Amino acid sequence: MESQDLRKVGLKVTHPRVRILGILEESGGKHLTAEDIYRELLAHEDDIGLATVYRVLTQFETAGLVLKHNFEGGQAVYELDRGHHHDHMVDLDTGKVIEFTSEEIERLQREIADRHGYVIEEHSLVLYVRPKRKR
Amino acid sequence: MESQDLRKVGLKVTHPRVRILGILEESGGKHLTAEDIYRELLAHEDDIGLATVYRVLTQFETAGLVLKHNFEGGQAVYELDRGHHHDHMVDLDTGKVIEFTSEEIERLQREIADRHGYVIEEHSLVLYVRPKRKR
DNA sequence: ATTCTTGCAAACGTTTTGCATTAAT
DNA sequence: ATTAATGCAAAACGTTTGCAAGAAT
Repeated sequence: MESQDLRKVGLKVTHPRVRILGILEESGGKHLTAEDIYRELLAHEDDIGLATVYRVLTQFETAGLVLKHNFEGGQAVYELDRGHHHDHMVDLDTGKVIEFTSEEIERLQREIADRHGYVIEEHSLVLYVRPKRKR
Repeated sequence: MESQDLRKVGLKVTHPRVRILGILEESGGKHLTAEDIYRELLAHEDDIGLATVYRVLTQFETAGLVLKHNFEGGQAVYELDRGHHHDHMVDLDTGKVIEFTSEEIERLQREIADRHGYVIEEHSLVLYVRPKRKR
């Protein structure tokens, strides 16, 4: 029951919030823009404004329910935070987003930050890739 | 002589282009926004429009003279491309940008992309950090 | 003389906000 | 009843564009 997730983070259980959370859950881990979600709502005759979609997504981000990414300059994309940290690879030809993790890279990052007298608060690693030529 | 750099990449040597290139060179590797450059121009009574700054920066990027980064959602920042690839660390308290390189991380990235059947075209690695507590 | 570049103002796409109304507790 | 959330339209933000005027070759 999504209502519990919302209560847990101190947000009132409203129709827009439940629906948006639901759409993110059903998206199968896809990365959605605010507009994607807005259109999905319209398609189901939910009368929810685009401004509300943005407001709710921002609240979800603050609450730690979703992650926001600014891939290529355009729109931000959102995904449910399922707790497993991962980085992203974007296929430049198809726009497909592939998730990956590398404990090795994470370790090196911490090491580098440490060497400069810092602690990592957050990081963003995105590889923009193209399919390797078959041979 | 910056004029040569411009000619070399097929751009007419105009006042705005020379000045903007000059500002980037004098910036000591700092990352500047289009507005930063625009204000710097105004301060020196150069009557160059903000639109021109954007146009010139885009041309410079296309020509491979500058690199453009989209750190946190806000404005894009530009820096001269001095040919040495590097990644960035952003001090969240001061906004200071520190450059670093790690051949080890680069190698791991290529390895991961390869494992998924891809070749890296480009990548973006940014660490958002805070000073380590003194003890 | 020709071609490219500029300045300005207006347009753009994404995201945020003010405010009166409505819904959740 | 109280407090917070919503819809809408308007504003904000960074950036891009159309076009007539000006500068570089």
